[in-house]
Amino acid sequence: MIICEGEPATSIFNVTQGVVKLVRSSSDGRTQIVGFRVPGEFFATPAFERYTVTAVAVTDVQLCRFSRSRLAGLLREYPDLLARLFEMSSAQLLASEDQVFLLGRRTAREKVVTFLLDFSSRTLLGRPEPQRLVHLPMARVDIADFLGLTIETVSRVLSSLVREGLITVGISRSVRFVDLPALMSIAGGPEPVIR
Amino acid sequence: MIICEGEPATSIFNVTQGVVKLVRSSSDGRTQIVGFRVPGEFFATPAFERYTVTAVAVTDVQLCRFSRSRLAGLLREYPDLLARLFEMSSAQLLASEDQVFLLGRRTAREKVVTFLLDFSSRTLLGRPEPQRLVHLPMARVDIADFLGLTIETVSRVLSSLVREGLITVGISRSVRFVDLPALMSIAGGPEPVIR
DNA sequence: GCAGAAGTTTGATCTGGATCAATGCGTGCG
DNA sequence: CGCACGCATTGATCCAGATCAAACTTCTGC
Repeated sequence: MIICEGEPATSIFNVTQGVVKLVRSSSDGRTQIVGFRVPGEFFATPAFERYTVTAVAVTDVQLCRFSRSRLAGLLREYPDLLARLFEMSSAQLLASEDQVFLLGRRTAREKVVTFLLDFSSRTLLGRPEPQRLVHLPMARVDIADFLGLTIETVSRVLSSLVREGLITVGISRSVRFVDLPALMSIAGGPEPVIR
Repeated sequence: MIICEGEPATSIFNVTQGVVKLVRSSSDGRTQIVGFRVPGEFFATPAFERYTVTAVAVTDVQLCRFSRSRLAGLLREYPDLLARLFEMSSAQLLASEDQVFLLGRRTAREKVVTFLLDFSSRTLLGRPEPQRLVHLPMARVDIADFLGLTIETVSRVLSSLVREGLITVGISRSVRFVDLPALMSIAGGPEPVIR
């Protein structure tokens, strides 16, 4: 655990290696992952006095930590930095709104496929063309907690995708996209009805 | 309709009167409301080239519109304005993450009660103490689209809350909170189990 | 290499909320 | 006034995904 929801916010973090999950949980134990952060992304926005999420390392991670006082100094020194922060935070808002749509209006199958494609494109920034092999560093329970599903449902969806020949799953949580167009069509939602 | 998702983003808006809903929809007609904006709140973040949501007036509205070029000028003139924008956008990210938790991990009843309490406290900024009467300007279908439910489920939950004496619903979409502690306990989630 | 634990898959059954189908009920309009 | 149209409620039934319950597989430490 890197930071904990509700604690006084003293730092902001940039991920340089590994993957971090951002978690909300309620007192009765239900947990929801509100986002993953991969290298190049930051978390723990400096806009609030206290952390609004709990951050937990999914893999071994390397983080770049700025104390808020140091950040304040940097912001005075480099005014453009704030614009950059604003931009990144807006991108996070956009991603969060995508997740709202995903959670509110899509089926389990659509959720899982969308997650696979999104995560693969996010972690392979160096390589431009759609990658066919993605490594999922997180456990099924994390995927389930991100998608608002149970681990059983995630597992069943993945099995059915394998059965239908759309993906193959290898050892150590790797997934290969076999029929990328079909997957993208699932992620994009059912074909629009003519109207 | 005020702005439309995908169109070139030329302005940002501040609500001064009325309520605006921010909508995402897919080609097959499923729609999800990602937020409501009440007086004092802004929408259409200037961080992207194109609008990322569709904004629709829920009631008659009065808006303050800034063209992006004018905003750029203002930002040069008043550097603190960017900090203010960043702060508001961070607050919207926080709200969006709350909605993610709500959609992913809460029951229909919890969703509806949370919505009622949240909306009432947002629209009554002038009055500090918890208000007992809230006016919901939006139709059932908007509440359903915000909470990831159907109108029937929203209606049934409201009816059951009335039957149990927790609220009363008046004419023209007004709701009175009869048993506020009970409602807050539902919104806060089931009592934590001892562990 | 083996034992145990942790994580994953698969199966059977249940259920919360969706869907389908009327029925009510204000509100504006001819 | 009445009637029609858009919303809202209520009822009956269905089903996607949850829950409960085993296996099974993969890692880990010794």
